Amino acid sequence: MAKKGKDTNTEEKILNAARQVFIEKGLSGARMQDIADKAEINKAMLHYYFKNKEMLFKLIFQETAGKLFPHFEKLMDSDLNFFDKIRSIVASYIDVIIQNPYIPLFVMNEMNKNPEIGMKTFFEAQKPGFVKKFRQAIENSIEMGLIEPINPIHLIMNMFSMCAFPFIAKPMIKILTGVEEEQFRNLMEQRKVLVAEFIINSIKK
Amino acid sequence: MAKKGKDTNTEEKILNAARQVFIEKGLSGARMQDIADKAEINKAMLHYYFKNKEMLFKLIFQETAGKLFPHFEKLMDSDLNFFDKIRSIVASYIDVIIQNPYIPLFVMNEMNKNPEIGMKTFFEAQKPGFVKKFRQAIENSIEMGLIEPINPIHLIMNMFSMCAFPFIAKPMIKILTGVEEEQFRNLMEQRKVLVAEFIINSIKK
DNA sequence: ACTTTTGTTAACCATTTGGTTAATTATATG
DNA sequence: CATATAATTAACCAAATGGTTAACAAAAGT
Repeated sequence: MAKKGKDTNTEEKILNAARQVFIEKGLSGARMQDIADKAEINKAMLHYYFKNKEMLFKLIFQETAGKLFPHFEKLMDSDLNFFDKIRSIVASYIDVIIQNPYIPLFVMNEMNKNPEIGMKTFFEAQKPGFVKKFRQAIENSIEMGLIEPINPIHLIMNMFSMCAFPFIAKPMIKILTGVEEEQFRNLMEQRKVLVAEFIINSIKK
Repeated sequence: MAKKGKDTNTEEKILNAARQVFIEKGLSGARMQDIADKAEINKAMLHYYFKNKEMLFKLIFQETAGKLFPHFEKLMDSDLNFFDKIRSIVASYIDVIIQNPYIPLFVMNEMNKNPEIGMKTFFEAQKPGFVKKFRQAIENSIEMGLIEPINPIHLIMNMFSMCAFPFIAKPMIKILTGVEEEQFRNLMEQRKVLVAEFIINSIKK
C-alpha cells in the first residue's frame, strides 16, 4: 500500500547525496549527475523519486534551513533569568552551527539567489514562536531596569551576527588571521561563552 | 599603439554588465549570454576582450573583494583614541556596505565555493596592514588597562560580524521581523553608531 | 503461477552553455 | 587613398546538462 515498495533505501541515498552536493555547490552549481554518482545510482532514479532538480532542492533547502531554527521557545518559556537565557541560546546555537558549519552560508545564499522558491511561506510558519518571545523578553528586561534600553531587533541581530558570521567568513578569517582548522574550532568553542558574556556585559545596567 | 583601438568603451560595458550578473547570480549561476545581453554586445566580444568566463570572473571578484578592505590603516595610525577608532571603523565600514550591500555575501560565498581561484594570494597581499595594527591596538589598550582582557581575534570577529552579517541575512531578517526595505535601511543607518557603542560598552573598564 | 506494481537501467533527446571561426565593418596610419 | 589593424557580428560547434523513454528486473498481490 505504501507508495514506494520496501525500504526506500534508495530515496535515503538520494537525499543524502543531494544534501551534500547542494550544500557544497548551491542550486546552480550542483549537477544532477554528481548527485546520482554520489548516491551510486542511475541518474534516472533521481527523477523517479523526485520530480526534478527544483523539487529535490526545495526539499533539501527546507530541511536544512529548518536546522537554523532550533526550538528555543521552550527555552524562552523556562524560568531562567534573562541573562541565562542569552547564555543558553548563544551556546546551543553556536553548537548547532559547529555541527553544521556550512548551513548558514548555504541558507543565506540561496535565499538571496532564489527568493521565489517558497521560503517566505516556509519561514513565516517557523517564525512566530521564538523571535516574538525573545523580543518580549528584551522589552521586559528593559522595563524592569535590568538592561539598558536597546531596540530588540538590534540586540537580536547582534547576537545572531556574532554566532553565525564567523562560520560564513571562515575562509577569509583563516587567511587574514593565519588561523588553521583546529584553532578555528577552538575559537568557535570559546565563543559559546564569550559571545554571551560580551553581549551581557554590554547591555547590563 | 594602444592595444585596443579608440576609447575601449566596450570593455567598460562588459565589466559593468559582468559585475552585475556575477554578483547577482554567482560564478556558476551567471551566463555569458546574460552578460553579453546586459552589455548590449555580441557574446563573441566577451571572449575578444577577456579570455573566458573564469578570467572575467576573477577580475570582477578581486575588484569586488577589494572593496571589503577599505584603507583603515591611516585610521589606525591616526591619533584618535582606541574607542574613537572603533567608532570610525564601524561607521565607515557599515557605510561601505550600505553602498554595496551585496558584496559581503558574494565574496564570502565565492570564497567558499571556489577556494582555488587565487584569492589566498590576493588577500594575503591586502592583509598585513589593518588586521595587524588593530590587533596591536587592542593589546595595547588591554595592557593600558583601558579595556577588559579579550582575545583580539574575538573582538575583531565580533565587530565585523555585527557590521556585515545583517546584510548577508537581510532576506531572513525581513521575513522574521516583518521589516521592509526602508526600515531596513534605517536600521542599518542606526547601526553605524549603535554597533560601536555596543562594543565599547562591553569592553570598556 | 501469473499478473500487476514498483524499482532500476541504458540509451536517447532537446536545450543550454562556453567558446570558436571566418567574414565584415570601422578605424587608424603611412 | 591604400592598407594594415582593431572591433564587431552571425553562424557554428562540441560538450554538458536536465530530463525522458522504453525495456527489463524484482516484489507484491491475487
